[in-house]
Amino acid sequence: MNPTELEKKILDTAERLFLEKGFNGTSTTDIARAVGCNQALVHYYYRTKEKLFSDIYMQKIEQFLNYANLYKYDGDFYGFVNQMVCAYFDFLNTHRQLPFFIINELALNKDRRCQIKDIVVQNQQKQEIYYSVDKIIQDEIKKGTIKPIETFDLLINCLSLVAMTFLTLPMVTDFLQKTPEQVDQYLENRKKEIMTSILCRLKPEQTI
Amino acid sequence: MNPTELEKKILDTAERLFLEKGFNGTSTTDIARAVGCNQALVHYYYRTKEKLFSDIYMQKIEQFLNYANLYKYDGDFYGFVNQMVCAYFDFLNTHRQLPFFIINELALNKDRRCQIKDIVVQNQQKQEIYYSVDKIIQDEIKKGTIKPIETFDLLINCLSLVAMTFLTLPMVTDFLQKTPEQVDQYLENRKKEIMTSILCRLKPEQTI
DNA sequence: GGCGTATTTAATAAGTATATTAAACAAGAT
DNA sequence: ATCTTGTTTAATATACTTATTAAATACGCC
Repeated sequence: MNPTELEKKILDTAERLFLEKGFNGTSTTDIARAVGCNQALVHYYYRTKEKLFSDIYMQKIEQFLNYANLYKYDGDFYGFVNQMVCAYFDFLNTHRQLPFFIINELALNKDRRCQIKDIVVQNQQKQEIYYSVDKIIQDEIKKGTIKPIETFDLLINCLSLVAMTFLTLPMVTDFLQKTPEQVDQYLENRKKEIMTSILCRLKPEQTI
Repeated sequence: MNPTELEKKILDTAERLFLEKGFNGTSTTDIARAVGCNQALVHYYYRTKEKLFSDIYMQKIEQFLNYANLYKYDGDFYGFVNQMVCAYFDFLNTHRQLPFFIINELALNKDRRCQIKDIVVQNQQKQEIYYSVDKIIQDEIKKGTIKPIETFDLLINCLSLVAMTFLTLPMVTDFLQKTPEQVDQYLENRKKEIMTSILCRLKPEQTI
């Protein structure tokens, strides 16, 4: 095997196993076995399991956050929301284990919460995005094009509906014994329903 | 200590630790230490860690499912939905770790999914509840009192919004450094917002 | 070919986890 | 007082975990 090729393979395999089984559920021996190399090699390249996991976790958090990029706002608020939510849904659809992976570790590990806090809260760029979205929303509310809502609530609503779709997907798949095609169909339906729900929440009532 | 009192104390302590740290994150030694007894005693009463966990997990699943009891339907559909969702929210508010506990284990452990499947899917009583709710909803849709929606989608929407509130609560608390009072306030707000969202999804548009 | 460096492995230390066993202990019955 | 039964502990077997170390291997370079 090409030198340093194993280093990459260890990282990829670790990522796959950690996503599947979490930190506690995956041993460096498991990783080595899956790679087909000696267990010491995992430590040679990454020194500790914690460091290996941490590298992967941070990268996944970044990936998760960075996807929340601001799309161009051309004045069509409903198109804007639709675009953002669909993009996020499609992104998570290609990374189905991501919501669980992130929540799992944050819920189980208080240290990790502290570690992540600064990245999330004190991220200048994210704050700016939040404030621009906030401004857009509050403007639309003033204009009367959408019903009053807190920006934070809207974001949490969207996150809840989208993320929970993928958090519960293993149950939906296994319990209802869906084929891969049926799963895709189910996800398409959910995406539509989520958009409907969010838009209903925003659309002002027609005055008679 | 009163004989057999320890048996109960082990169960309670195990429940607390499993809820906090999950199956993998809790050892029988941890449990014994927290109880203040010998580690062998845990095995004396429950034989294996798996059996101990399984007993607790099943009981929690039951608790989670059983709370979905049918409230009397007196024809006021919005009151009906409001009552159901609020009851569930309040229930989870007194069992904040429950959603994570359940999802965590179902996501990590395929065996557990199989184990649970029959309880959830082939539960006669739950099926009857599902069908009565389905009937009520489809009737209301025909009457035009609510917008068309799949029963399954409505349930998943409610579950997503309510459960995700508690799945993300540790992050909200830690990241935004909320005091217990502020957390309660936040939860009250979320409950209102969730009700608003769901009712908006259901209310038919006013025709001009 | 031989040297130096990076990669990989075997061996192992040190610790922890689950589970069992046998012995100690407690308390009521005879 | 001893026997019985249930409870609790100490000791331990077995296996597995993380991490380190020293030796083996591979590879480029002189």
